[in-house]
Amino acid sequence: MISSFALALRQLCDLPAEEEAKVNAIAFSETIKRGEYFIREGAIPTRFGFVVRGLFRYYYLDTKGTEFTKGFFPENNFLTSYTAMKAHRPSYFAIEAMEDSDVVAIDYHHWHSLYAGHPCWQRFLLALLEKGYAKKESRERELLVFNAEERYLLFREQFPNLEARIKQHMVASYLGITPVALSRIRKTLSMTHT
Amino acid sequence: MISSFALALRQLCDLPAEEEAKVNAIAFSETIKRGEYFIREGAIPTRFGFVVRGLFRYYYLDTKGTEFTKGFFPENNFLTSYTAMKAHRPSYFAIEAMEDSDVVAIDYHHWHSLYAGHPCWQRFLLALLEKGYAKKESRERELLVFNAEERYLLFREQFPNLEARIKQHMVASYLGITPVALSRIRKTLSMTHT
DNA sequence: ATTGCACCTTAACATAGGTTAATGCAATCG
DNA sequence: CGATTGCATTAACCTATGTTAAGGTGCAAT
Repeated sequence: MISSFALALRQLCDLPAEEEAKVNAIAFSETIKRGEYFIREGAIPTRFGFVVRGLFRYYYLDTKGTEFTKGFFPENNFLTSYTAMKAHRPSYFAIEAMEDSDVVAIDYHHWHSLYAGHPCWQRFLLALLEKGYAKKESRERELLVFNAEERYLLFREQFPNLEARIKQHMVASYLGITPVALSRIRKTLSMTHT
Repeated sequence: MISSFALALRQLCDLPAEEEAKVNAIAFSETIKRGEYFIREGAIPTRFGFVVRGLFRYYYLDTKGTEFTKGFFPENNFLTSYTAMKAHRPSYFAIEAMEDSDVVAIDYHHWHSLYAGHPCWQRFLLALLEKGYAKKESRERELLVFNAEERYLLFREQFPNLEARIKQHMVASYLGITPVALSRIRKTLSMTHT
């Protein structure tokens, strides 16, 4: 169970075997049931995680209580409310399990001493942030440039096979539309295409 | 002219005086006239910059040639198509001067040896990326959660006094609407509010 | 099999924002 | 000084998406 985590670490940047051993020593496994949270809205994050099995989403609520889904995180993704964790502030979004999931987690304090102990972890963090930044940049573009139907098609490209695992209203809230609108879009696509 | 740049560096992270001297030695000034580019769409970036005077925007075009403005960058902001520069790839967006502007620029190769020469530059880059990431995150939220009128009000909050310096169609393309729609929004605001 | 529930679809209507084109208005130029 | 140019506004109409509410549909519990 730790191994897919170790692989992901290596893919992001080279780590000395020694440091890899250290991170494995401080990492711990968690099981999170469908509907439960890795981080709740308003909580100060104490750890970050890595999805070994299952599926998560990040979401927040507006003032009227409407849900908005920032993103989906299936297997082999890191989970973190990074800005909040770094600043010791409450997370303004929640990280919710959409399926029964297994996570490898690392406590922030432990991470901190790891980070202070060897420069490779700074490189690691940089690589993670660069990836996250690129992801945000492309999502920003999607929301700015494309209409709902185009965003839906992009969603299906970017998360192949994921649609079957996600409730329709969560896909809709990721696209920034209502479930009704998504249903309509699906219909027009099935009529023109198939 | 270099000094506001040095200040901005220090605000991001602590730098040894030695390293600060080095960066000042490799930095060079550029003047960019209104309507000209710091980076063109499709060009491989060779440098990054810092706005000492003036105003820039990042924008891209969709397939129909419609402009979309990613963001505005007045004085005291860094300018870079970071992902493209790092990967030696063409930038998919352009950085255009909206006023006659002064920029302090640093060549990527010089930056690279600076970066390799002292760990403080990694911290610096990390701080810059973290800031950029937080900015992208909040823009993503704006586009997902708010309607055009709300986004317009947010724009005015986030860039106080900037509206007077920006053509209406550029504000509109930042908000993801047409100039006509922005004109309508302004009208309804002036009727209800004043 | 029957019921209940959660979810999706559909329909009817309302609204925000897009499109096109005409008008206004101020800065510049001859 | 009038003409030209470049924007911003306005109006009329159109389309995409929101809202509300009424069916479907399939699965789970009994």
